[in-house]
Amino acid sequence: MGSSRNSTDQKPPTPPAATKRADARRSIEAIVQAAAVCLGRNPEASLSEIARAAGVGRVTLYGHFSSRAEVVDAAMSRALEQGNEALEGVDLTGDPRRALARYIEASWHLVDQARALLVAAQRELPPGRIRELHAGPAARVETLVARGRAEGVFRTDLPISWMVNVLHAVMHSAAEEIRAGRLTSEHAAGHITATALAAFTPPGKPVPEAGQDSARGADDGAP
Amino acid sequence: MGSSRNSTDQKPPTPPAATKRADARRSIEAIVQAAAVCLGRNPEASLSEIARAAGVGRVTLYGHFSSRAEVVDAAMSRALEQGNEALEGVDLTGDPRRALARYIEASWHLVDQARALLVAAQRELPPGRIRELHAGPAARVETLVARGRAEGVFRTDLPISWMVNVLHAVMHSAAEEIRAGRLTSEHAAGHITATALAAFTPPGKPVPEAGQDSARGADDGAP
DNA sequence: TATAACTTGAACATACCTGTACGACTTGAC
DNA sequence: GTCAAGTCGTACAGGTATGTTCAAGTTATA
Repeated sequence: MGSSRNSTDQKPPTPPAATKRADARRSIEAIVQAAAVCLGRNPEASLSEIARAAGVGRVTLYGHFSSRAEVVDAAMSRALEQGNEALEGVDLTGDPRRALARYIEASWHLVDQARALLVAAQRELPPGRIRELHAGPAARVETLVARGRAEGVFRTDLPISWMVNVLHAVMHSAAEEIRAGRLTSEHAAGHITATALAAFTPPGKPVPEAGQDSARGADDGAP
Repeated sequence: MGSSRNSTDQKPPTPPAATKRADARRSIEAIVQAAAVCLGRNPEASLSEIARAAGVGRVTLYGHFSSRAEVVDAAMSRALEQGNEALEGVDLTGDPRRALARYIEASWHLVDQARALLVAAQRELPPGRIRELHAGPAARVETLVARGRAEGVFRTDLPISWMVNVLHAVMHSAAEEIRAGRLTSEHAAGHITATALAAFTPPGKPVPEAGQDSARGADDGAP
């Protein structure tokens, strides 16, 4: 708990015990982490399974979370939060195509895990809550796509929401291919980038060649 | 039953009663159809739910299908069969880009429903059975993509399996957008086609303009 | 160290889904 | 019209998941 609504820290639904014991905090952490892993693998993992994976008793879990929905919410919030944190370090300025490549490189496997969790969330959480959690990460990509359109390097004949969705779909597709053994992790980012850049290219303009990434870049290595 | 292995019609797993009564056949038909709808909406729909949607009693369902897996198999087989049937009428000759557009136009919503069913099937059916059912439809697209590559209009720097998967992912994405209310059915095929054609364009070559479909085609309308 | 917070396994109540069995009723086919 | 085939509702058994309660044991913190 307290992972999402920690703005005022004034109305905890649990008894007035403001600060939990170190022991309890450790258990909660283990539970949330185990939930992310288990639900990522199987959206309908039971609470017993999650508790066992966390190394705590089932009763302990119920001592901290009053329902399954609360566990799912905590796991989802945490995953999104961590993902957002990691993504904030990515430089999205400069050529939108390069920026998109960097974004994909940094996020494709995060997006996959978040998506697996999302399947569980969609069955347990109210739709409003899901949109609320998803709003942050989505906004950054939307902004990037919009900038690419304004600069004329991304197509404008399709809605932004569609393009963002295509990007996510392609990322998800890569994760599926990996699970099926038809793709290796090293090639994933390259394939996703090549596909997305082509899909985003305005009609009539040439598809960009597979860039050598930042092999001889100016802002990456030492002088 | 008998919806999939109707080649020799010689070894029905059910008792020697070769022909069922009209009444029974009607029930079976209703159940399979209801199963396709319910499982398409929710992969873990219960048999009670399916029976209710079919307008029959739960016991009747068990009279025709001995297990849940059998119901899923029948629904999946039927959907694939119908889809394959519809797809066989599509002309995949000529310019691969035009052929792909025709294929998308005819199949995008079928692919979505089949995919929703597939989620249910993956939890209930042995993997071999799934590949067996999926082999037919997948082959046609693969062939088309391969031909496009050989003719130089589709890219060859990505694996065929990847490209086919991207196409399916984009189709699925469209279905999701429609469910979310961000896209209307009329625009779906156009968006999918525009996205896929761009994604398949070889690097360095220009992305095809959004063709006016077969507005002034040579092989479609009357002279 | 003393106390309250925390953890634990076992047990309980509830609910749902699966699959099966029974007796009574309706309907199709001959 | 007859009779088997099909259907129906109810009820049972076995399984699993969700929450809750309880009486004990353990551990952090003051």
